[in-house]
This record gives sequence, C-alpha cells and structure tokens, in this order.
Amino acid sequence: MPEGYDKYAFEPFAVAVDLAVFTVREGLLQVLLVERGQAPWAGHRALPGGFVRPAESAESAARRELAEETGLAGALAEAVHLEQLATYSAPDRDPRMRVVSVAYTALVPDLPEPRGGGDAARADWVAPAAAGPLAFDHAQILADARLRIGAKLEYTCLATEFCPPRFTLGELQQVYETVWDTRLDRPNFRRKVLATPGFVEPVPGAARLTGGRGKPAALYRAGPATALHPPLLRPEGRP
Amino acid sequence: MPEGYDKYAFEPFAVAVDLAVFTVREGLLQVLLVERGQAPWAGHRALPGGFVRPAESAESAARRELAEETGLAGALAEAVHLEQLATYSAPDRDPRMRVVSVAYTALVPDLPEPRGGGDAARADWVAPAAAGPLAFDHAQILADARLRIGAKLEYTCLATEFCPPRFTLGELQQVYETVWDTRLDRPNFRRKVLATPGFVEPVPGAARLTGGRGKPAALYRAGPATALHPPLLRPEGRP
DNA sequence: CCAAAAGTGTTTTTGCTACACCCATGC
DNA sequence: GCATGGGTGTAGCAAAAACACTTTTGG
Repeated sequence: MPEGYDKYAFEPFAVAVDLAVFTVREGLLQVLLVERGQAPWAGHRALPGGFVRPAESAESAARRELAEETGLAGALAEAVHLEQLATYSAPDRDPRMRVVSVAYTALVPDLPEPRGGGDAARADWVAPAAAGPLAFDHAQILADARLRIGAKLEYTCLATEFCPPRFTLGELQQVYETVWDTRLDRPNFRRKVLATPGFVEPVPGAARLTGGRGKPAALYRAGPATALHPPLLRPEGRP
Repeated sequence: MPEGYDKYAFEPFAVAVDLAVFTVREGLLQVLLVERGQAPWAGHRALPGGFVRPAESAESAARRELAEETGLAGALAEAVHLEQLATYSAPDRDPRMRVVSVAYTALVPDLPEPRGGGDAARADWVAPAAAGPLAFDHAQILADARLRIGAKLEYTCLATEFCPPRFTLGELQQVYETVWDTRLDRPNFRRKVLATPGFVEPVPGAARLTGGRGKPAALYRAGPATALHPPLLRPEGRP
C-alpha cells in the first residue's frame, strides 16, 4: 500500500464479533442465542454479537458484548473464559454489506437467567439441536465451536470453566459426559483428574455438599494448571 | 444495525491476510519472509500478505498470496495445506490505518527457490531465530504459528505436508525431530506411524531410494487419515 | 432396609520405552 | 571391513480399562 493510498477508495469492510457462549444446564450443552427482530433473517435465532468499534480490538469488543448479553457484572465478565475461534469472511455472508466476523467461544457456569441486552430482543439458553435454522452463517460457527470445545476438553483443563467456583468431581464428570455425549467410568475419571497436578484442588475446610440423596461429595476448586498432560482421551473406538 | 445505516459513517477498516509459510530445509524449520522496501518498518522482514479484495474471502486471498509469493503453479498451490491461525486486531497494529489481519499457516515441502512476487522485493526462507525483528506484530503471529504446528503434529497427520509426494519414514521422523527439536527412537516412531491406519501407505511398486549411504529405504505416501488416534506425544517429561 | 451417589481397591490388558540385533549399501 | 542408515524383535514397566466392593446419605 503506497503512502498516498486512499483509504476510502474501496467499498468499506465492517468488522464484527459473534459469540458462541456455552453452558451446561439440565444435563445438556446449551448455547446463548438471541432472536432477530429485523431483516435480514428476522424471526430467526442468531449468535449474539456486534460491530467492533474504531478504538477497540476484536477481543475487547467480544468481552463488551459478552457483558451486555449475559448481564454479568464487570468483574465477573472478565473472569469468563473467552477464546478466539475463527474468522468468517465469505463475501456474501451478510446481504447488507461486506462484514467480516471474528467468532469467539465463551464458557460460563450455569448462570441465573440471561438478560436480553443491547439491540437484541432477548437472549435464551437453547440446546443447539433444538435451535432451528440460524441466521447468517451462524450454524457453521456454532458447529465449529462445538467441535473445538469437545476437542479441548481432552487436553486442557477447560471443563472447570463450566463449573461453579466450588464443585464436586461428579459435576465435573457430568460436564465431560454432556459435552462428549458418552458415559465415563467414575473411578477411572476420578483417578485421572486427581493424578493431574493443578487440575483441581480440594477445598481444605472439609466442606461437603449433597446434590440430593447419596453420600456427600468433597468439594474442589479449579487449580492453576491449564494443560492436561497426559490428555484425557474420550472413548471413541468403542461402541 | 438499522436499515438506513450509513456504511461510510465510521473510519473504515481494512482487512488483510498474513501468511506464515513453513518448510523443513537443511534440518531446520524455516519460514518464508519478505523484506519491506517502504515505510512503515522499511528494511525489516515481514510475513508475506496483502489486502482482501472486495469480492473474495480471506481464505481466497490467502491462497492467492501464497501462489504469488511462492511462485507455485495453480494446481500445486491448491494442494498446499493452508489453515487459518487467528485474527489480529489491535487498533494500533498498523500506523497507517485500522487494519485487521487474518493470519494463515501454510506447510510446504522443501521447494525450489521461492520467487519474490507482487509488491514485495523478494521472499526468502529464514530460520525464525535468525530473522531479526519483524514488522508490525508479525513476531507474535510467527510465534503463535510455531506453537500451533508443534502441537498439531501430536494429534494430526500434518507432518506429511512437509514431505514430498514420496518420502521415507526417516524423512518423516526428521520432520518431527526438527519441529519439536528432540530426538526420537527410530523403531518406536516407525511402529507408531505404521500402526495408525491411513497415516502413511507404502508405495506398492517396491520403489526405494537412498539418501546417500545406508540401506535403501521403503517409500511411502500420505494416507487419507487426518487425525492421529492415539496421539504421538512428544517426549516432554523426560530429560 | 433400600436406592443412590461417593469413594477405594484389584486385576487384566494395553501401549510405550529402551534396548539388542540383523540387513543392505557406499567407501 | 566398517560406518551409516533402514528395519525387526523383545523384555520390562506404567498407565488405563473393567469391575467388585465399601461408605454415607435420604426415604
């Protein structure tokens, strides 16, 4: 680009962010979706998102939108795991103008009801299978995000992001079982998790909690580790 | 965005692609870099790249730039492994205007000399450590790309992308050793690779080849598999 | 007492590591 | 012959799968 380049010479690009915010609720992996009130794709569900402002990065925009859509307070919103997924740039993905969208994946624990914020009518937790046709290329983004999460559970400590600050190993196992849609052997799962230094730490004050009937479970919190060595492979070769 | 939104109201964004093209040459992992002839960052090396045109996607732009910079013919350029890495969007990453860059990673076998094409003076293969300070945030992009490649060798069949169409298991092992900067046990490596269905296939016509002295090695080609189950973990916990 | 969920122990199997060893070629 | 790189065999160890079993709660 030469010095005297005219930055207004071309049809301009807009840069947006789209968010795939996941949680585990009622034994299902659910995603936060908004209902579009206006054309195009009026009446369809869509991923929450918005445009990147002139002075902010895509990551900042994503975190701002996340706070708006989930209604989380600032300090809480900053603790949420947010990760860039991919960028979608097909020339015709938005009929209004050329929009390049940077998609992010966020993982949150089971929150109180989401607040519909910003320009979107309301935001709801929906199981991806029951979402119906999505606006734009959001079905593709959602599918990519789902694949990525499943893969990352294998070799990172990401699963704890779905859990509240204090959780039981049973809850953690349910996260894996929900995301992978498999059953895991409890004794073996337990050993694997506890054998990985820094994955989870026991809460020292002998605290316990019961999820109904059954023996009370010990409480853990997320540890400082971020990677899982060796990985926790999902059973895949077996029926 | 309301219907009557003025697409020219804001300072426009430009969308670019940057390419981290890797190869394994002379026992080193090398990357394709161009030398910048003009400000900003004149005289510094940079990743090859360019702007996304109004009618193309970022992926198309990346493939176009790849063909231009490497001088590969069309059919060959399409076979090259090209993968989106991440998008870099810090507001001040380019002093001229707001540029959001979608970075791609490409893996190519040891090619004949690269051709300097397009607006860049010339392109050269350089070992990342010997590249000197890079323009813009390209050092960050390069570091991210390097990490990603190392990780992907563990659980994908990507290593074959560094090899010519017909290769020996010794060459494949050298790819791993070069990227990971470790030594691997030949018998065990061999077994792992051959035990993974679809990773490599023997070239049936008992073809062989010698890289100098020593026993001639059997030739293989890349198989249809794309993932590695179980993964080929790099020795990391051991001295 | 029974069901349900947490937690412990044990056996079997698998896969990986680390070597030792043979084969074919150039010098 | 000998150095060099390709290819095969094998013993030992360690992790993981499968499953039996005990513990502690609610009804």
